[in-house]
Amino acid sequence: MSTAIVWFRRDLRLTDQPALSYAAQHHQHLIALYIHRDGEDHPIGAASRWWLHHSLFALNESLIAKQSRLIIRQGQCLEVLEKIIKESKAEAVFWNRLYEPHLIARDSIIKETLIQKGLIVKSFNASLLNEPWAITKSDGQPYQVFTAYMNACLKQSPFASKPLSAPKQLPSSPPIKSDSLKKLSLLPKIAWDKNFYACWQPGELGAHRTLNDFAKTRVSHYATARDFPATHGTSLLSPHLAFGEISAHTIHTTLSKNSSQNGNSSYLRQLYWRDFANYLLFHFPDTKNQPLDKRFLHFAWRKNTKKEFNAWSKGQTGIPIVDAGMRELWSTGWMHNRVRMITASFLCKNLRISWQQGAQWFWDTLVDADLANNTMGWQWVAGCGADAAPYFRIFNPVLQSEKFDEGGDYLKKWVPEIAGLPNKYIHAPWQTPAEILNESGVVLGKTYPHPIVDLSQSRIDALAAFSHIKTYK
DNA sequence: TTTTGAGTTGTTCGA
DNA sequence: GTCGAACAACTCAAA
Repeated sequence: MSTAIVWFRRDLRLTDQPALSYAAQHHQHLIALYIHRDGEDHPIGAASRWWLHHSLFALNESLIAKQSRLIIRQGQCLEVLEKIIKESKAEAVFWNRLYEPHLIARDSIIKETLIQKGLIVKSFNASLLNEPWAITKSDGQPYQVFTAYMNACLKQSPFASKPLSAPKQLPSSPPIKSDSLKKLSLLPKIAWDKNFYACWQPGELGAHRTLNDFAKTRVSHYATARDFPATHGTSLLSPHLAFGEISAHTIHTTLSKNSSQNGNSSYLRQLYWRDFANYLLFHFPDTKNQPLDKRFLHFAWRKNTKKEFNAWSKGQTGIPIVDAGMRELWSTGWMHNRVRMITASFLCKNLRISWQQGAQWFWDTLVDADLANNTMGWQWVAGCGADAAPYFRIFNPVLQSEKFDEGGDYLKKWVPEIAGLPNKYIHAPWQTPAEILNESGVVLGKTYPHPIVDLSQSRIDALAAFSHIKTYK
């Protein structure tokens, strides 16, 4: 009676889970394993730990419903696998692939070691529409421009088959020990997560509910509604995707069924952006820490910026749209995409604080933190990324706020201390006439901060700093 | 092989 | 208020 281990990582689901389906088809016993490893390269952030706790709980419930269960262990991955193989006499290990360079390196060693010991080891693609090595230019080099990359993807026939259904039954689980979920200490000691519960339903069920709701009610308006942070216009699928509670393939298939809806192509384009982020990190592994455009190694990021960074991260910059976004992030573990660009641009360009510091903060506070997406997004904003954003493209937060939150609804929700200001002034309180400030109960410097930086002067300074690095090769 | 032009989630300025 | 131009740089596909 053969036993297989399915090593769950960022694929915490039963539907369209190729490693699990393969094991269920070919083996009589199944060990559904999750290995928690603190102190690993790029450990997940605090908000992601919250999500992980609940997602693992949900996964275990789903497994129990199919007469299986989740085995949780802690430690170095290869050691844990070898220990469990010994305990259970397992003959095979299956998993779905991850694409971060350091994880590819780790998994390759594990695969090689286990095969040498006579194990059957198989890995699968469960995450991307196209794996990074499948798409290259005619000269064999990787793409560095998104549109060209996506066009190349669209020329390939994307999927040979439909997404896999969840196995109807799962093979029984051998009697081996599991650590308790609680023992992983993933939940915060102080209750900064109290708002998270109302916002999110981690787990596969929540992922499918979110997708169905999006497909039914929101995707048709997605192309335009997605830009307005006060409206519920985005998919909200990002954390579910980050933990693999639903596959991109499933989302793609569900949305493509109603191809008449004009928001589809716009959303599917975002799925390709996600693929592209993984693609870039795979082909340019040092971009995790270093700018893709090496001229930016010489960029004059400002020094001694601790105070300003703190103001940014806590939503106390005095620029309402920036503060609203940073507070939404802190409160819910998520920030609207449009506002991510605005807050990031403000940090990199107006404050001239390095994108790496911003990326680190997002990494720690986002429930959807994903190394590839986070890296690409921040490099894009900083202007050093693959998409070669012109360096003079500097977001004006006031203009963006007026354009995308015209009624100030998003600002009033997250920055209530200025909610009394008329719409005309709410985007830039410092430009408000004194008597109107008075009437609105706003005292700059007391009830709401003065702007920590002059927007137009800092724009000029940023342009000068960018202009300086042009000469480097 | 070389050249041309599209693309690129923006802002400012001046007519 | 609205509109086009200017602000540069680089990748990549098509001619």
